[in-house]
Amino acid sequence: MIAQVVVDVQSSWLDTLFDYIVPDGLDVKVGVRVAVPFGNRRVVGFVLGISDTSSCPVEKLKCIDKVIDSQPILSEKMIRLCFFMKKTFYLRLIDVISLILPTFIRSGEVREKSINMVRLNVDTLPDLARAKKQMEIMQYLMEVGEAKSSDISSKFSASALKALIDKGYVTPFQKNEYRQPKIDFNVDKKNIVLNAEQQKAVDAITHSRYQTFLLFGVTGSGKTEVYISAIKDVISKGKTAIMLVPEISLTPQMSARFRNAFGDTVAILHSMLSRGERYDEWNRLKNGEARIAIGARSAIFAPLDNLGLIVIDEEHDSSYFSESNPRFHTHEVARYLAFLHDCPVILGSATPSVASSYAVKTGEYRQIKLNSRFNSQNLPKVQIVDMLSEIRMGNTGIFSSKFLDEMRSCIDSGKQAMVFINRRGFSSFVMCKKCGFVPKCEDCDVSLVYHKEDGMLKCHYCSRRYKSLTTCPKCGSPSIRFGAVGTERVVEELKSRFHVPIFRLDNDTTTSKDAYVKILEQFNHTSPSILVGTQMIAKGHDFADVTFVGIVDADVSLHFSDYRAIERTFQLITQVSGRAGRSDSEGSVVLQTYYPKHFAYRCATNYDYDSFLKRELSLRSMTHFPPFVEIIRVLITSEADDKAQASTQAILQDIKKLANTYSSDFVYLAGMKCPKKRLMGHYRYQIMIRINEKNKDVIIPRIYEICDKNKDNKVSVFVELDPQNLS
DNA sequence: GGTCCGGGCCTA
DNA sequence: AGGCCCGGACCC
Repeated sequence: MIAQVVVDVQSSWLDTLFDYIVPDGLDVKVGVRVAVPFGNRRVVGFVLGISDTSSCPVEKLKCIDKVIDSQPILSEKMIRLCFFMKKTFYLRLIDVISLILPTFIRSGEVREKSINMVRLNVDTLPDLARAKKQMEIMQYLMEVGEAKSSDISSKFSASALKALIDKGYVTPFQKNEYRQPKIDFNVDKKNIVLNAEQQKAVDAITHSRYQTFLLFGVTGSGKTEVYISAIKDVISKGKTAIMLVPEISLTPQMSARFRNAFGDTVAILHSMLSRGERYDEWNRLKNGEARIAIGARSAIFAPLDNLGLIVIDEEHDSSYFSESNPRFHTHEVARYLAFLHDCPVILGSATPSVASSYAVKTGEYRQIKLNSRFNSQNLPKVQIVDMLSEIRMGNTGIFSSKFLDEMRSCIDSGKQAMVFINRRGFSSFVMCKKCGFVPKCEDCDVSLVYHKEDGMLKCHYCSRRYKSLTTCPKCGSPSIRFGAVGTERVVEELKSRFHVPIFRLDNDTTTSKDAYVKILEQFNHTSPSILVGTQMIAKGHDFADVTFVGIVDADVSLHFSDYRAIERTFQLITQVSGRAGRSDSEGSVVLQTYYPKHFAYRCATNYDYDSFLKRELSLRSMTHFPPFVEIIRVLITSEADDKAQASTQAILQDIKKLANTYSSDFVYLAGMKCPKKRLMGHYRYQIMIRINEKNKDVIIPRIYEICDKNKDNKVSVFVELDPQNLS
């Protein structure tokens, strides 16, 4: 018998199945780990297939040394998913497997936390009349069956227990204890009552087989109740479910809500869990104790059999696109998994991605709309301020007078304000006023961001830090100009004007384990107060006392060199504005921009998704951008500039030939330096391709072949479908 | 990625 | 002849 094995050799470019002979007596199943000789080493491998024959010459075949798992750790469906991801996203099998299996499975670092238990070893109690304590212990064990040794010791007596064990009446044994993540949050346990709309949604979903639903409902329309009811139905049918949320939304509130609804059936997979906790939650899913997995992107790989539903909440969120290392699209993975299990997928959002809404139009997805707002609050009124006219009126500060007025009346009435600026640090760059010198990162070719708080210039790409400048290193001039404002600067300017507590929420203030939740809680308990933050403040938290939301520079995301810039801006502005709508008193939003007439702002401020979609789709269709074409980016990086260039040229030439054969399908093809020419010491080149949807299933595999053919061990080649970040 | 192998070149 | 460094091939 021959086993087909993927060897676990880190970042190896050999991405093939190796055949090994299964010696008699070894119980090798598909999906188990094995130890195999590889070259002159011994490595771990994953058995992905078993067959009778091998295409490899017999004399080369070696034997499997040892079987590591008695039961498969990769199910048949997971293995199919591995091949799907390899094929679809141009990934190596070993990278996909590393993604699916948590690190602790591969490294074997974390063990179960075992506890010492005892139980009776006899059916009838012996008469130990003179040992009263010992009798008590045995009677207790008779009642409860088994107990922790430590409990017995503290309740009765440690020495009596030891005596019983010595006499053989009581047996000690070990049991695994799961570390369940603690959730310190109380939510009222109320039964969910669905309105007609929600009930209709749940019915459609629970009666469906493989199908993707786009659940479109504004904030407060009760999407979560739909998720919970649909999951309840799935669980009652004996199946399992996965629910994905953006990492940032997985707050204690959210977890508590699901724990309340489902108790121990829920496993929560969160990046903030300790290794041990994550290991235990994973195992509870694997052995069937937990049947619902909730977590961020990677929870899609939860080890669940018999899936009945996959939910992707806030489906438009960019965190569902993995941008580095193994790049993949969570939606595609979810849909393939759902296909394998013949179950539905729910994509939920108040501002669906253009791609998903378009898929509804083409009939690929089915849309369900939730129109009514639960507690029918008024949506906050949004005022757009033209910052150019502010300058014309002599206000060169970062806040308009409207902004300050609204903030003042909010603070004076004892309420809370949120201020959104999607840029961290103090200023996006610093520049010498005299000679124009702008300090850049030595590794990354990007200007450094000034962080006043710790007096540093930081590279936001590689996190390298430089000492802040007092004089220009080029001309010695002491006068320095600041670039676009970031969170630090906004906090500083607000402090001089409003004497209330101000909290800052961005990457720099949330580095520690639970700083994020802590800051939000502090803010929640302080009125009046101000919360300044990046897009971190945009998601899902309901603060009843927030009556004012200020958007300092709405245009930040509009300037990203990405065709989704407008879409992202629309989504962000809609989300951020919504934060002012949770209070009983009327909320107000001030949006500062240099493009007051931009349709993204007009549609966002009128909560008019349909108009936005219409405008954006016609724009994309005219300019040949997704969803009307497929963008493919080949990224070529190397520490050696000449090698990177040579590979880029070789690949480009081959793709040009391909483009000749499929000339009507290629809309765009060009090779160039990346906007960030060097990152972390690697020179970067890219080939940008846009092709029609029609023949993409033929062309994309050909592009993968071309990249394979031109591989060089000093050069890394990545292919990204619909790249999110073109840096 | 690790390891082995062989070629090129230096040194005595 | 022996040693040592480097680049390339190979890994069931």
